[in-house]
Amino acid sequence: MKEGPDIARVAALIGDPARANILTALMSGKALTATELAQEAGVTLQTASSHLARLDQGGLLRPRKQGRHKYFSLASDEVAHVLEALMGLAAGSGHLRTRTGPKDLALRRARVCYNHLAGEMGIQLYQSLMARGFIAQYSDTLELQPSGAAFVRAFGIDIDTLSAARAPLCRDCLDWSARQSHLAGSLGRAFLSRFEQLGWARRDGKTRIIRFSAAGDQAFATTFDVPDPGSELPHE
Amino acid sequence: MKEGPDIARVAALIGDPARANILTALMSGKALTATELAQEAGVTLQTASSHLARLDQGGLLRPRKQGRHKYFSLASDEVAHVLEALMGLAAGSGHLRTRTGPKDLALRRARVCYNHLAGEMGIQLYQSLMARGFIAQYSDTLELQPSGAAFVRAFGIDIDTLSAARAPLCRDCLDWSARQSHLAGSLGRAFLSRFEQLGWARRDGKTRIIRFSAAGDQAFATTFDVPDPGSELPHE
DNA sequence: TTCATAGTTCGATGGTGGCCGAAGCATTGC
DNA sequence: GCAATGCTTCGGCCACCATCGAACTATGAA
Repeated sequence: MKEGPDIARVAALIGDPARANILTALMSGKALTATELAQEAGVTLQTASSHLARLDQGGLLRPRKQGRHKYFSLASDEVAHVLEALMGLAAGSGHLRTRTGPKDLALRRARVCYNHLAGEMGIQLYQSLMARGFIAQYSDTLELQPSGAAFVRAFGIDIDTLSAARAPLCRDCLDWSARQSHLAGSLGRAFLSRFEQLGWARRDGKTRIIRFSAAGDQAFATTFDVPDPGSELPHE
Repeated sequence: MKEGPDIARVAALIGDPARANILTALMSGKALTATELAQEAGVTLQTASSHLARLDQGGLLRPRKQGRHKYFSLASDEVAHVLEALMGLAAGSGHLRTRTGPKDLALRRARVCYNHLAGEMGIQLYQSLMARGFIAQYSDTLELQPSGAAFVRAFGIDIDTLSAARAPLCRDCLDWSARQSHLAGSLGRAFLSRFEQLGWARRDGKTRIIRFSAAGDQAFATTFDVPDPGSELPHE
């Protein structure tokens, strides 16, 4: 009679227009805030908050609190797979609404975010450290590996002083232009000040733009090279 | 805001418990009458009739009138695929409706999924064909290779009749219990009926369980051997 | 500190839809 | 013709839930 998992529960979650809009918007793979998702769904923030709580409880979303923002993304590839299959059934082509972030190109490239480097270059820094195994993610926290500590020391950052501080050494911070993770925490701050110290970059006085010199840009590119992730097998 | 594939409409159709029960019952591949489905869903005939009309209008069912009976079956493999995917999600979020029992074990071992073989044995069939190069995945579609066609013919399946049909020959279907692909499509159906024809297996009348005889199980194991499971990367 | 913004919670309202009893067709059998 | 069976439609009842205004909390900025 009643065999297998409760598909009605999950389907009912997706079955509301507002929630379906939210999930569809998240199919882009980018993390979006509650306010943005409310706009996407065409409902007020209160209503969206309720929907987001339900979707979260249903295991379809993965929320990340960041300051006073709360970013949501799909919980897994499996969720995206179900949504795509449903779109196929609905016999239409998924039309994705893309929302552009900051207009300023320089802001997208490199800017300061709570005293650490954000933007494309921040993401590159993060991904470079991650791809080389210098930092690793355990469940919910980011940890600096021994090899990473050596690298950081060699780069001229006094890691021991940082470790003594109360604030977490590593944190990942969601970028608001590209919506990908970059390095935050005291280590992130240390990297930025080291860049300034080395003369690679300087902060713009009035805006949040970080301007790299030509030499600094070059040095950054070689130091934080991101190895080609071509060997990774695309799942599905 | 209402543009694009209306996944909410489809999901809402599946999202009702009674309708979900109806669809789940039809996953067996057998066509069932309105009265039988009403029993299956645990509602009165009037209510079921309303549900069936909505499911039909939503394109999820294919009704066939026969005398004073009305038989329903799933509209397509795609519907079955969506349902299986939803089961995977629901099972993953740890919301199983049934406690694991002996019947559940048999279901995980071998069951029917819209007329093709699912469960561990279905996965084995799929992986065996895949590992030996009989079928291959191109971008989004599954294709039967020439060597595979020869194998299928030797196994006693009339491949040419199948190819003539408009429905896709091969399709992969995500298993909700093991979360791996198994073979669907008309070829998947042909394999299952061939198994029955050979006396290897027979379907349970009331459930979705497929019962293999001892000899059939043996023959299946040797015919669809999966070469060298050792070198495969431990996936998660 | 005070103000502004992001998000949550609460309460009230209204609409949608699931449900079933009863009546209405339709097909088969006598 | 009449009766029986399978299914559909109609009408009303009722529960659920999506929605939003307003109040509240939390974090960041001046």
